[in-house]
Parts: sequence; C-alpha cells; structure tokens
Amino acid sequence: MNPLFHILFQQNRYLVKQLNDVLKQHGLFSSQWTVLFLLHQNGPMTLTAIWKYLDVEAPTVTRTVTRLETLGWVERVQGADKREKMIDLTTKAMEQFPYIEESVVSFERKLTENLSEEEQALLIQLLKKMEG
Amino acid sequence: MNPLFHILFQQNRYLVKQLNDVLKQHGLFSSQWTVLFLLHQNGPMTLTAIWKYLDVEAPTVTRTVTRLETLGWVERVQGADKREKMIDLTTKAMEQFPYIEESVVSFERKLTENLSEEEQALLIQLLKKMEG
DNA sequence: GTAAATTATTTAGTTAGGTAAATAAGGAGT
DNA sequence: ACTCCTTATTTACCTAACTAAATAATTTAC
Repeated sequence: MNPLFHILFQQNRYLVKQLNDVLKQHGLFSSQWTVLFLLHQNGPMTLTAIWKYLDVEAPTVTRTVTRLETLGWVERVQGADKREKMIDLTTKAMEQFPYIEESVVSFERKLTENLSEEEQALLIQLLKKMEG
Repeated sequence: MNPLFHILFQQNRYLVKQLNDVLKQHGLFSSQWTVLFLLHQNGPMTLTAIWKYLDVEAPTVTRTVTRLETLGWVERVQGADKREKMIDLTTKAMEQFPYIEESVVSFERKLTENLSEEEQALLIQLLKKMEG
C-alpha cells in the first residue's frame, strides 16, 4: 500500500477543516466560498458553467447555490434560454468579498509559508502528474 | 488566490472517485476499505484507536464501522473495559482481503506510474510541509 | 464510599461529494 | 408540426467528513 494516498487524503481533510474554521467568522463554508470566488472572478455564470469549471457534479452545485441564495449571497436570474439560470452575486456579497478574500489569502499564506515559490510550483506539477 | 489549494482539492476528489470506482466491484467504499486495511494490518482495535490513527472524528468511524458490520465485514466484540468495543475482521473479510488489496494496489500503481520513486517521496515531503 | 471528572461510544444534525432518475425547455429530422 | 434526442436543472438518496451533546462505564478526589 502506497502511503502517498493516505497522506494526501489526510492533508486534504486537514486543510478543508482549517479553511472552514477561517470562513466561520464570515458565516461561510469552504465550498460556498469557492463558488463566490468563481462568480466574483467571472461575473454571472450558469449552473452548468460553474460545475464544469469546478469539476464537480451538477447536484452538488445546485445545493451549494441554493444555500448561498437563502443566505443572501447570490441570486438566480432567468437566462436567455428558459432552461438555464444565471447565478449572480448580490450587493451584500460584493461588499463583503474583499474582507473574506483577505482572510482566505492570509490563511493560504500561513499554510504555504514553509514552501518556497519553487516548491509550490513543484507540488502543483507533481499533483497534476497523478492522473489515470 | 493560491492555485495550489484548488488543485489539491480537485485532485483529492478525483482520486477518491476513482478509488470508489475500483472498490465498487467488491461492494466497498473508500473509507470502508481504509478501516478494513487498518484492521488487517493491526489486528482487532477499539473504535478510539481507529479514529486516532486515521485522524478523523469518532462519529465518522462509528458510522463506517456500523455499515461494515451490517455488510458482514467486521464485528464488534465487548472489550476488557466495558465501555470499549474491539472491532475485528470477520472470516469473510479475511478471505476477501487479498483480492481487494490486489485491486487497490493495481489502482495505486496505475496512478503513480508517471511519478518516479524520488518524485513520490518528494510529493509526500512537500505535502507534509503544509501545516499551520 | 460517594460525587465529580474523564473516557468510549453513540445520536442528531450540518456541509459536501457522489449516482440515478425526473422535469422542463430547446433543437433536429422527417 | 410532431416525434425524438439533447441539454439544464432539480429531486431523492447514498457515503463521508464535521460539531455538539447524550449515554454509559471507569477513575479520581475528597
């Protein structure tokens, strides 16, 4: 048994847990933040565009967006095609975004401070090489 | 925003998904396999020993063990201390284990074949360096 | 020796991922 | 124009992680 997988899964759990802890003060969870970040970067997106970009399944995004909607972070707007719905950030989300981003960036910096730029690039490269 | 986290989370999802697909033929899910593997390596363990080793919370292991029990892979046996229960592999689990392990090892080999021994060691080392 | 603290496990409820299948709208072929 | 296929989203239900709190047994303190 290759210890690599065990460590990777464990480190992933640890990082998500830490990130959730940071986001708690903003009333958010990690996956909700991921969607907010994407919408802030790209502007309004359809649900399909979101799940294809994030490489998760559609029902996962449906649930996260629904939760974000009831919490007042995003709104669903009818798209040109009547089947699709554009997901858009609310004013609250636009206003709060910089503060949340600052927390996240600070968190990321703390966790990567033991790694040089080269090591980070190498880590990304090695992770990407692990494909079937 | 550091792309490292995005890639790490995405790669983690991908790997779990692939592993679940391999384990499907044996009627198992990834976390169930993790517990079976640990018990096979260590012999009977208490629930506390399992969650401390795997670094997950106790309720997570309770649920996985309960599922494994109803599926006939493990059994709970009263421990010396009446509070604790020893979790032990059933005969079915001992018999099936080699075949499942072979599937998993083959899966791991396929996913790491693009990485040399040195690269794997380096990847592990870099992952471990990412701590708060 | 009993009250209080600790330890082991479980229960209840949340987010987050997955699959399978339903629904609704759009497009294509004839 | 109607049938058939595809696309966008949702619903229902599973595993898997988490926290908070309940229960039961054991230790510790006095």
